[in-house]
Amino acid sequence: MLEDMARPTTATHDELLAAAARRFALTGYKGTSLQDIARDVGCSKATVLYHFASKDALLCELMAPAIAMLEELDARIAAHTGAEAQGVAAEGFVDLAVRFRREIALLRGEFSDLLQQPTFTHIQQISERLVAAFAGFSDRPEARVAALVVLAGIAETCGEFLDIPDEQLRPALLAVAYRALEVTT
Amino acid sequence: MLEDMARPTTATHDELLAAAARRFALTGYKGTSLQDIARDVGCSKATVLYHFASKDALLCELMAPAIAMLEELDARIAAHTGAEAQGVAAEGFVDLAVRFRREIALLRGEFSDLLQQPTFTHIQQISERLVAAFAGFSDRPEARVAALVVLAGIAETCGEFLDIPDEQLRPALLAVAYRALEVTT
DNA sequence: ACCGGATCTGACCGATCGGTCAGCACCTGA
DNA sequence: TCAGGTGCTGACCGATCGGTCAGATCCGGT
Repeated sequence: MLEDMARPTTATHDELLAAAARRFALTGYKGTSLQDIARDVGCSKATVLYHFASKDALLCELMAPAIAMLEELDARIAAHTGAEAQGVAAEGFVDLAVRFRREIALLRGEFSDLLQQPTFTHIQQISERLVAAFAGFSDRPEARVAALVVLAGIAETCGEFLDIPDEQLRPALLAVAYRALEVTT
Repeated sequence: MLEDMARPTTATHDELLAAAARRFALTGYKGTSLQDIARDVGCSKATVLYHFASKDALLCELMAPAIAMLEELDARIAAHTGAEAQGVAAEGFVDLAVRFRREIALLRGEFSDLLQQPTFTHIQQISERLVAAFAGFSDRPEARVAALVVLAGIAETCGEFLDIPDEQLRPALLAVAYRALEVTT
């Protein structure tokens, strides 16, 4: 409780965060310059680096809520086994994908690159456990392929439907996930 | 027949093409410099630009075969209707994804950016028709969501299984595609 | 012996990248 | 009135980007 509430976080800070989220989602992390973000907000590039220690730090602060939810999902999956864990993973990931559409969209393709960063290394392990849960903890290549298709497909898709309301996107994603993951023996 | 056969295309040219494919797939288009490609082959950056007019031209030559197959698939889909077209699209796209795993993987996230390029604009229309065929030409958002999840999921996944042989990956992808696209009414 | 084309290179270009820094304007409490 | 912190900026830095260019090297034909 010593950091989220009661922090002033000037308006500019939040504006920069929002502008960065928009830009990163549109043109990717590497494809967005600090100049772009500054121009959107109407301040100088130096101001961006006054509010955030570095471009990486800006990304980290942007992803923090999504990562927190991902870690919580990971813990919840670990508390279940078998098909139960599969259901928890599917529902939880769809929730996460819908809620953090923009944040996930900005990982487009740069996912593996950005994970190299020491701050994000443990995310890789979490996503591996997610794939395993989606695959129903099966080693069969068909199950792992299906798991990755659904996982990547949902992550990639939710960013494309920024206009559809959550309560409509969520059941549509869940339906296709359950259909695709239905394991054939 | 005046271009593909009987062209010497020096060994360096092909090496550069192969190295670029590898690099682009690993670190993306924007994330790969001409220096990187030159270093892999063991020549100078100037040599890369001797064999290819520009970095864009290198990408175009790299994608040409995949684009040709995509255009042929588009024509084949147009020759069918309804569920028949859906099957043709699924089988055709899986074939394309498996065959051109590396080329598709390099589009990771930069897909929308690279499509801005005038050379690739018509690809956008083709992919829209592909989504429509996958959705069984339905306007229902559930169908369109499912279509995009499968399309994006396959495209994203095939690049992750560079080690699995085609004859094993193909049926696995097809199975999950048919399962996911099974339209409920 | 000479030439012309193909292949390749180092040096260089302007632009842009992420990041630093000294200092300016403003507000507030003493 | 003034000291000090906050928010912000223009000027600048080294590195790297894609791309250009003059020239070195090699090689087959005449």
